[in-house]
Amino acid sequence: MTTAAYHHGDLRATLVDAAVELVEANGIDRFSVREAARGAGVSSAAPYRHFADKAALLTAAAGRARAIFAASQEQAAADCAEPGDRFRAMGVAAVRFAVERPHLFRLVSDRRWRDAEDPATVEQEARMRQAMQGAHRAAREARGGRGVDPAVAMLAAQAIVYGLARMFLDGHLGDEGVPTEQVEDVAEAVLGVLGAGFLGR
Amino acid sequence: MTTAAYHHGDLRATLVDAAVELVEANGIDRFSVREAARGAGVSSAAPYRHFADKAALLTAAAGRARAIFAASQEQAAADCAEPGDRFRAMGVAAVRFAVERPHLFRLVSDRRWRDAEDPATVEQEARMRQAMQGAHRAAREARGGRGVDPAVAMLAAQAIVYGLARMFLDGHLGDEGVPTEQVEDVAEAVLGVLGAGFLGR
DNA sequence: CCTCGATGTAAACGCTGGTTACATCCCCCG
DNA sequence: CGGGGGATGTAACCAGCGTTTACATCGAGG
Repeated sequence: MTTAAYHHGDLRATLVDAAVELVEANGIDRFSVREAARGAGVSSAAPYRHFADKAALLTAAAGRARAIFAASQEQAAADCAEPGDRFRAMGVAAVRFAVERPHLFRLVSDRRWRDAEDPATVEQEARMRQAMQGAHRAAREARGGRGVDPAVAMLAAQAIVYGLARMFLDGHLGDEGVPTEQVEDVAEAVLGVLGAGFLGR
Repeated sequence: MTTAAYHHGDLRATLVDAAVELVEANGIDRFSVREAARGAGVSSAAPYRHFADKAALLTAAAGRARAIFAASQEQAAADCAEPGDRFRAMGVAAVRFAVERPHLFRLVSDRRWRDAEDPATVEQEARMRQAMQGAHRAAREARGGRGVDPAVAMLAAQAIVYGLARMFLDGHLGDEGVPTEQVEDVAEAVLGVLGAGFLGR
């Protein structure tokens, strides 16, 4: 069970780091176990002592990536003094994360690389869900609450954030994409509409 | 230049059909030129008489898939008598398309396989954009119009539809996904919120 | 009818990548 | 200090794919 250091010094973690880096650099489809091994300074077969197969390694990498994403979300929430604006701030941060680290965002938001068995995974997901729900409720209350059904409003809010992020990623915003400087403005505007529409009336 | 029938009888079109089927069945990443050739009942090298490389074939397949998607959108609009409800109907139809034919939807919405040089492509895109804008404007007017900036509202509307579709695809809606019967209800509810929030006040 | 180009075939090349069998190394325990 | 055993290295296998080349075939048009 031990992740201890023998010859290499926690190769498992090193591999996961390398995998995250490689995915961020080249995208998931170009990711290969061999290159991760190379990145960790180790032979092509070594990873198979720590991961059953490529999918397992990618799953672990996705876990690490999700932790990074969650940290950026928490940072965004913490940076926002006004609880009523936290939800929007988190949404903007998510969109910015997607634009700045597109491959990583894809890895994070792909259920293919999710291990539902891992308790750490479910616990972290629960924490993020609670944070989002809390921020959403606060935003609602700050605006006098009571518009549509909260569950539906929550879903709609998630959809608009995720949709905006993916529209940037998938190049649906103009032929040449949107310049990075404008990303935040666009996100602010759209999520502003969200506030006006969803969080009360 | 002729796409006429020699030995086979318009192999080009047959290959495109096979490619669309294969992508729908197996996903883009598992798609191979060889298998498409097999599906068309032809040798592995034959496709290269009609397409420069794999990307060209996939691009053509994406074009065909987009035509299918556009047809389903137009159908949804046509089936909706009330112009003010057309936008929502198109959104629901898009989400349903994504859920029912996920791989095809991914192909459709991936800019990687878009040929900006092809005039048919740009023309079709223009037509779809106009249809969406028209439906959106109608919905606005039906609700007394004049809420937020129309451009931003339009973007938000697109984002929520696309986001909802991708949330289904990427498995963000419950551990086991949402049963197909409920997809339409969820979409209706969320897009209903959209109407309440975005299309006037 | 016969040629010529368009179309399709067979075979091969080079490559990538996952995976396994076996040898080797080095820490830790006795 | 000397094994034992787990961690890693080495080498190879195997499968599939994209693509190219040389050759066969078919059908239109002179």
